[in-house]
Amino acid sequence: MSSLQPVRGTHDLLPEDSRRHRRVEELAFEIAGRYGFGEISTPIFEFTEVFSRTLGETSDVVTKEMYSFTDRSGDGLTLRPEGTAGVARAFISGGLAQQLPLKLFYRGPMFRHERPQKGRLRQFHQIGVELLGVEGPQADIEVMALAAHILDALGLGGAATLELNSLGDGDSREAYRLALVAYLSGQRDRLSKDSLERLERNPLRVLDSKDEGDKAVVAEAPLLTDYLNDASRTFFQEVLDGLAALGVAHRVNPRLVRGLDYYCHTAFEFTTTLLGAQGTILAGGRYDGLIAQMGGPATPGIGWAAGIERLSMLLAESPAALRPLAVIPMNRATDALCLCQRLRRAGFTADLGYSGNLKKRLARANRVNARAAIILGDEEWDREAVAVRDLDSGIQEEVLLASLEERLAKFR
RNA sequence: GCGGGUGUAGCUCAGUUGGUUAGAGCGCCAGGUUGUGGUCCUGGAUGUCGCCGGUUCGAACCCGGUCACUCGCCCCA
Repeated sequence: MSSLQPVRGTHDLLPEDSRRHRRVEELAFEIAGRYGFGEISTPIFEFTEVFSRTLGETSDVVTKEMYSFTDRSGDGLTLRPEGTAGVARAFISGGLAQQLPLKLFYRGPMFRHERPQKGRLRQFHQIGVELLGVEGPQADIEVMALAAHILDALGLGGAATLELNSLGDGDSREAYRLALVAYLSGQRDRLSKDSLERLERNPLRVLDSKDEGDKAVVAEAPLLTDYLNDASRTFFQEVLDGLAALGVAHRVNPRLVRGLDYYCHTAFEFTTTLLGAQGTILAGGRYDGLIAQMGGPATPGIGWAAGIERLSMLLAESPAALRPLAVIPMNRATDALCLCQRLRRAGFTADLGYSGNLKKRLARANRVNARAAIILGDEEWDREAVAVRDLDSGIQEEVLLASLEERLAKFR
């Protein structure tokens, strides 16, 4: 084993892995396009404030998990840990408030300095969407329908469950927070050590605890749903009705929460039981307060993100590579090179082995799953022809160079 | 940051209570005559047994440390 290690939590994507990733990205992008989403690419690093300013109270915890550094100019920069903040920054700095509503799709690497786990790396990749400038529940419905559509198209519809909840508007949320803190404070002796800390720092997170004792406490806790005011309740009901009308399967989970202040109304996750503790494969929510909090014009927004690694682990099989035509010279190396290029320019996938006799080259053709072999034998060449061997059937025939592309069409 | 498990060939793994030359399957390479693959047969190469130190006459095996991977906790923007 070599001593040359990749950085902890980073992975190389070899061609087969890349095909899986691209399958996820491209399918998602294509379907998002049908919903009117256009692609945005923001830089993979930003000034650290772009991320830290959005994080509020929990920031010192989160800061420890960011890849932050000072560059040669002395600027504090951070590799993006997620996609929304960069999009929001682009929205503000690019003056995109003129173009609302905006529907944006993004994909690319994200970075978090965490302990790696299954489907959880330090450099990982996400796809995501943001829909900015729509206050009504239609946005929530559309964004979740899109997510369900993509998972379905990837063949993961059966493996994923949509759970959602409403955090309500600011008033509802605050009312609930007070009620929850009051309740939990009376249960201190039953809470785990972790949850006692959560109670101080981020009480809603107690609802997410995996501790059995905490779960028992949480089971009797007041429900967020009961603290929604009329406007929030109506909003949530419209979201649920819309999902039902579209036939998007879902389940209300009254304990599903988001930690940060700018979240409101809809919070949702698609989860699976197939990935151990890392069961969330796509998550999102409404963040009407975010852009204002970052210093932009108050703009409602909703979006989601999904980890490509987790999605691609769930794909039943990797997409196959293209099947090339294997061009095999007996002697005429230069002619083979030219012929290979001619085929590529004509739109074929063509592979030219680099060395070896006919036997070796055919073996290589097999290895790359070639559809057919084009063999340049001297005798055929003198007749301005080549031998074309169908590698699936084994049938071989002589084809005149003049009609080569036409005769190879069936192998395309 | 914390805890459990695991590091032996390119890959998946075996390796008896410590005992001398470290194994299998797959893959790879070569051959089974000249210009025909997948199947089959034969042969071959490959390891600092993760790394460092300790115990021992002797360590892949025991002990300590370290690094990495992995599963989980914390966190999940």
